[in-house]
Amino acid sequence: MVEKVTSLQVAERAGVSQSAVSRVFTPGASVSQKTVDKVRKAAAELGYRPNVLARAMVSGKSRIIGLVVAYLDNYFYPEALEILSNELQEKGYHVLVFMASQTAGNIDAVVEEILDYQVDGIVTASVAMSSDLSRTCRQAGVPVVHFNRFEDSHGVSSVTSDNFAGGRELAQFLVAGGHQKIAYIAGWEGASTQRDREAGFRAGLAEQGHALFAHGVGEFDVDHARAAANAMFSVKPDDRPDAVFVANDHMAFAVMDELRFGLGLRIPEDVSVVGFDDVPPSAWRAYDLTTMRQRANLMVAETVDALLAHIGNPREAATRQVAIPAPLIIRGSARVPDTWPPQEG
Amino acid sequence: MVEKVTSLQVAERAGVSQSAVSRVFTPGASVSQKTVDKVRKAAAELGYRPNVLARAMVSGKSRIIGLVVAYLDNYFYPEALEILSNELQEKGYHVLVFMASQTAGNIDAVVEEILDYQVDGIVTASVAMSSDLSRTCRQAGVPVVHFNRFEDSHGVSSVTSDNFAGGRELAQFLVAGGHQKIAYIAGWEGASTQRDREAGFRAGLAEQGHALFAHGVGEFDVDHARAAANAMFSVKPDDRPDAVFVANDHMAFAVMDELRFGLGLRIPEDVSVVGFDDVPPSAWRAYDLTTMRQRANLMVAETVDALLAHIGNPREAATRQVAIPAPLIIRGSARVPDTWPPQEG
DNA sequence: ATGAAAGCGCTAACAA
DNA sequence: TTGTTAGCGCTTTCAT
Repeated sequence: MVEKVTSLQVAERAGVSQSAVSRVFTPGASVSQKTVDKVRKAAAELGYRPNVLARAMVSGKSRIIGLVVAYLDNYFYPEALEILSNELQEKGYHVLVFMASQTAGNIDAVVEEILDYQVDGIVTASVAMSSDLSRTCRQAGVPVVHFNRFEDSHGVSSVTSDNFAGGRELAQFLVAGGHQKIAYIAGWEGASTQRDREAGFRAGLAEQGHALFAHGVGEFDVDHARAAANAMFSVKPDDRPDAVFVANDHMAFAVMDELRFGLGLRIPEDVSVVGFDDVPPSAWRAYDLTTMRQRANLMVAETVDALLAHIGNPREAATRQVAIPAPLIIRGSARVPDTWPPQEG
Repeated sequence: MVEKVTSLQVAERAGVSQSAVSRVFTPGASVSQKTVDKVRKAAAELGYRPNVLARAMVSGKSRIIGLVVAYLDNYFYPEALEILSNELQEKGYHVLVFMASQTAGNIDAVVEEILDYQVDGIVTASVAMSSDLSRTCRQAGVPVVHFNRFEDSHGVSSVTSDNFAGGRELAQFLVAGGHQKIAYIAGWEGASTQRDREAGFRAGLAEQGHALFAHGVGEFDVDHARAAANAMFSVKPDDRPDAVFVANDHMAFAVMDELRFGLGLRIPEDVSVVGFDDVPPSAWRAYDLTTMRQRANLMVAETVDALLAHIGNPREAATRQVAIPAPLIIRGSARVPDTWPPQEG
């Protein structure tokens, strides 16, 4: 196994000082073209590449972003991860992944581990951390941005869709579609996405003079969602909802399967189903799910932007709470109103 | 922003030497209980945690594993990533993610970047690297294991399912099911998974006195797969296959949708469909896909095992090529033989 | 523009 | 068991 090539060896071979080598590999440094040539040549011959860790030690910037993630089974997250990683790679950063097994205390432990790696920033996807921890991060000068979770508190930024507006629009859409018995299957109450979507949905119904006809809880979990759907629809026809908003697409698929194959209902003839996220399977024709699109690319762009703004000026940049509009994607799983969007007047 | 707490500060507060502090945080080191107590107390009061990067510099072990990934849209990979990350976390390692945009030359560039981070090992998921590069890795003493890709060459390990045996069993299953016109929709030829599955499938058919009735190419891409299915089945009924093996589930969903909704065929009455991977949506009732299960947990376990074996003894451990048996998961998308598995004699 | 020198925070001999 | 002493490979003053 070949010894590691250091800048010193390159320096010797190029007949310059070690710091000259460093300068050649430091973007804005002051070096003559002649030195650059000599060093680049020697480096190429030796197969030299700067040691990122050593650089990180002395410069204090690791160019590593820690990502805390809990559920990769909701296909919104792999999509976001791919975009995030690509986007950061373009800016010279890389993503160090930390899986947070749902446990609450666990998350804090995970974040501490992240800090040990001297990351330049942290992105948490769908997980909350204690306010203690976020203070620790702030004190360490490590910016944190919550992705897909709104957290009002402690100097952390957050990027979400406008979940309230999304829930509201879905309510309008279902009411405009002539539905009379509109139900909701909730996610996990600990998540701001769940709370905002439900609040928006209820508000939208109220505005139209409607109220929730039935309510179930799916906890963002497929099995819970299926059970909730079964309980909600295993009743005599008159008591059965004619439309249901499921808090995310991931659960909506399970609900649709249960309605069709478990209970023999037709979608949308017997019941309309709408979801939230617009993950790839929502467009698969077997589901063809009407849903609110979370624009992962925009959300990630805002996340990266917020992160880099803080990394640039540790103290300067204010934390921000971004809510990105989610467009309604109309497909075939819900009855479509005669006129949509609603006409003025 | 609070200054970073170093081991030296802890040492001063605890009234011991800096190396004593280091020892307290080094698992197998020789320290008295008294010292441990003093140091732990001081560390807690100061909020000290060892700097992983500094440790990496001097010890030469970063406890970072580089992961190169290309397609997160095939849901086999998020699943594998989650398991991999969890498993490594348990052993004190973490995953640094590198997205490889399909480009060939790109992969090599990505791997060089990885090396810059002084990773202790590299896992490539569904991507191949040049033999030059793998030599570089070997010389750098960084073990590489290909996940879900078999690469005979240059001292890298690989972990896959037994794709040949899997393809073969699928052929037996379809023939036993009484199918007469059996087709195949291929993945990307550059992938060993594609080649082995097809070879096994053809071998299995041949053993039963059958030959491939039709062949299309999906390139592991949803749009290609859909087009291939359309071309293959848009013919007069007699020329239409009565069964098709699609090289992975990801494509199989698109094929099923095209057959059902594009061409009005019934599955499995008009045509049986089988896939490979057993990703979560395969179990969704709308697809209910008969498929070979890639046991992600076992594959990951072998991957981690191979990796750590090499990290333990840089030169000692031989590279290994592991092929894990894939069980057939029988669901409803293909006609089931009267007797299965085939009886002796 | 360049080199010398001083560390970044830590581990690992080596003595004691 | 403990402290002392060297570095790990690099960036960054500070002179020149």
